[in-house]
Amino acid sequence: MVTIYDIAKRANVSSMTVSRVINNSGTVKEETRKKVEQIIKELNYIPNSAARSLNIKETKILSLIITDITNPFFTKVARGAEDKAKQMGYRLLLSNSDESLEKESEYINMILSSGVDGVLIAPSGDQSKKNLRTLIKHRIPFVLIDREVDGIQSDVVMGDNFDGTRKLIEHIIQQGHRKIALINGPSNISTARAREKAFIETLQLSGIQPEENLMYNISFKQNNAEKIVEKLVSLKKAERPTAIFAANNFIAVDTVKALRDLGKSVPEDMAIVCFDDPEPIPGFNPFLTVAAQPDYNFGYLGVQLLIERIEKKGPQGFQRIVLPPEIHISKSSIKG
Amino acid sequence: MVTIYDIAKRANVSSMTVSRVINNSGTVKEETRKKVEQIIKELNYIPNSAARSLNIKETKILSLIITDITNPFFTKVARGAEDKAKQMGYRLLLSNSDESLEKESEYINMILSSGVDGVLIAPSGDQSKKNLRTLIKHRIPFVLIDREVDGIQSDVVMGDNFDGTRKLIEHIIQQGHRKIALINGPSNISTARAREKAFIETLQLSGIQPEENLMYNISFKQNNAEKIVEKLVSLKKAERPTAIFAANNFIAVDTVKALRDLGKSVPEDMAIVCFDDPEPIPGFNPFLTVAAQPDYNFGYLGVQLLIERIEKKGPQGFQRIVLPPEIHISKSSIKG
DNA sequence: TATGTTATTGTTACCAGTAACATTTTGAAT
DNA sequence: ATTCAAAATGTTACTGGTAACAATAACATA
Repeated sequence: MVTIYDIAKRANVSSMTVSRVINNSGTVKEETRKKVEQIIKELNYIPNSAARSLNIKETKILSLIITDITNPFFTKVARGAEDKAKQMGYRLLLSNSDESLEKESEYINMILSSGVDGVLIAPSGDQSKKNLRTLIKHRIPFVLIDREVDGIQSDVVMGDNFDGTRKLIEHIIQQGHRKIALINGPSNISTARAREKAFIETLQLSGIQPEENLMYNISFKQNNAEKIVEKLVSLKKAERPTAIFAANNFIAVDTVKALRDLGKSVPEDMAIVCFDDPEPIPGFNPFLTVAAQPDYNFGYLGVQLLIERIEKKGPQGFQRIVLPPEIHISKSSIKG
Repeated sequence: MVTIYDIAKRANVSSMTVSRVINNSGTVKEETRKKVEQIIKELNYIPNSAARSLNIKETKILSLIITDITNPFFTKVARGAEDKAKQMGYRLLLSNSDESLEKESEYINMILSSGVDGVLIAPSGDQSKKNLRTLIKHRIPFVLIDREVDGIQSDVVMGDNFDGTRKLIEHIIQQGHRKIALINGPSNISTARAREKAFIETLQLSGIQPEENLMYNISFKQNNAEKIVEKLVSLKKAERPTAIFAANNFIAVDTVKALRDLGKSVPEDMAIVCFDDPEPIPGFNPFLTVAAQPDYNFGYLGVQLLIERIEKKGPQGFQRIVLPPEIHISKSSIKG
């Protein structure tokens, strides 16, 4: 391996001069700089980042912890994060927590020992407080995306869950629905709580009494909303919902699949609206009425805040960026 | 920052003993091990990976270079890669080349200086040879996924492009189509070449003469197949194709969008089949007839080969894993 | 008790850079 | 020619670990 010393020897200078050339620091005579650069090229010298990191205590690596890179929502978050990171000269380590605190904890441990400069994380839930505390203890800057955590002060980039939900529910009500079910994520996740709150309040504002037996919590993951859908469908006509608000894209997809398996069609037998678009490519074969979030910007702005914090630029206090969703109305909620 | 020396001092041992405890190497008396472990916990000691890497010359970090994490195909490749990497104690750095040689080169440079142990790459095309040569020169192991590169010897995990194409085209012919167009990716990408070859040969086997003016090359990226679709649609009835084979998911989506914009419906006016599913969630709202590849396994097996090579386990020679696609027949190619 | 072997622990040098300070060179001003 | 500040370069010590070898301890055997 070619080192700074090999370069130094050939150029008849000290290693420090080479270091100065590489880092564009200190003062170096134009002539020596040329010579050193020339030799660096000749020998195909590549600086050793481990040695550099050991000295200056920075790796230019960020960690991105999301629940699943397979979810189109997080896919775009990741893309936004990566684009910004690259632009700023950072690299991104990818982690999938699968909504699991245990996996998240494992990644946090890996993060501690791999010495990243900062962490962009969509926490698995309020229990993540423990993991975030660990980051704080080890002085690793982090930015939350999509989800807040009770009792944790930090920068956040998130969506306006209340607004998106309100608009979706208003739309559904406008379509004539009165019995509306909610299949929500776990209530230890801030987005689920906000969506539930908005769901209830919007119904009430329209004079509809929210009903306990039409509100359920399951995982945000791709899994089975089946049982709940079955339960809803098997209710007596008078109690049966005519519309379902699925709290995220995966739940919505599961719900639609389950309804079809039960021989029900969407939106004729049941209207569906949801948060987050399950489609990776907007405008192709649209089906679901969704509150589409500016996912790319979650990642992009998240990394921006993170780097500002790492490099101690930007404001001292924590920033909280709330981005509004866009409502895309489509077949799943419009009859005919 | 707590170091190995802080631990050593408190435990009244040398730093080497601490190092042995941490790495489970050499011999350490049970009693001392206990004591050291205890103190490590007390002081929240985290090994410094930069220092370690500097010594042993490994980072346990792999680089994944794909063209776009937003493409559901690569999304699943990434997920498979990450899962296997985690399982083997490695981390994954994410890079999006956007099918661009320049971006790819930038990433290759970042890779060289960030000292990853290996690279899993879907090359942007045959010109990537230059970048791969750079990796070889610097002795960085790599594995190709999805695409081969002329003149580069390496491990590869790829799909059976010939077989998938043949089945798609046979299906289309069986549906009664005789005039079939191909909107392909760039011919400097191995998958595009293989798909074209299979396209032509399958037609010929069915006694259909492939026509130059029904075969086009564009980018595999999300962009505009519009112009080509317009051209195809505006052909005289006798020369107009009744079906289009789109060489990947993004091209297919663009094609469908363009057709709809032109007031044509799929499959009534034009049947469509393509390689790679554009849907992130199989079975939801299926529309396109596709040759779906085992994308997750591209990543999973790719990382496996890569780690085998890095750790010098497994066979000496290069491995070439070819995975068969699955044909999913759906609305876009079936009338009625 | 002496001796050889194995288990356990320590010492030293080094990995490839950089910070901080020291020294030398340079060129203009006196 | 002398002086001095600024520019250019060098020296040394250190970053936090690990490899290789050295030294000591422990124990059974002769």
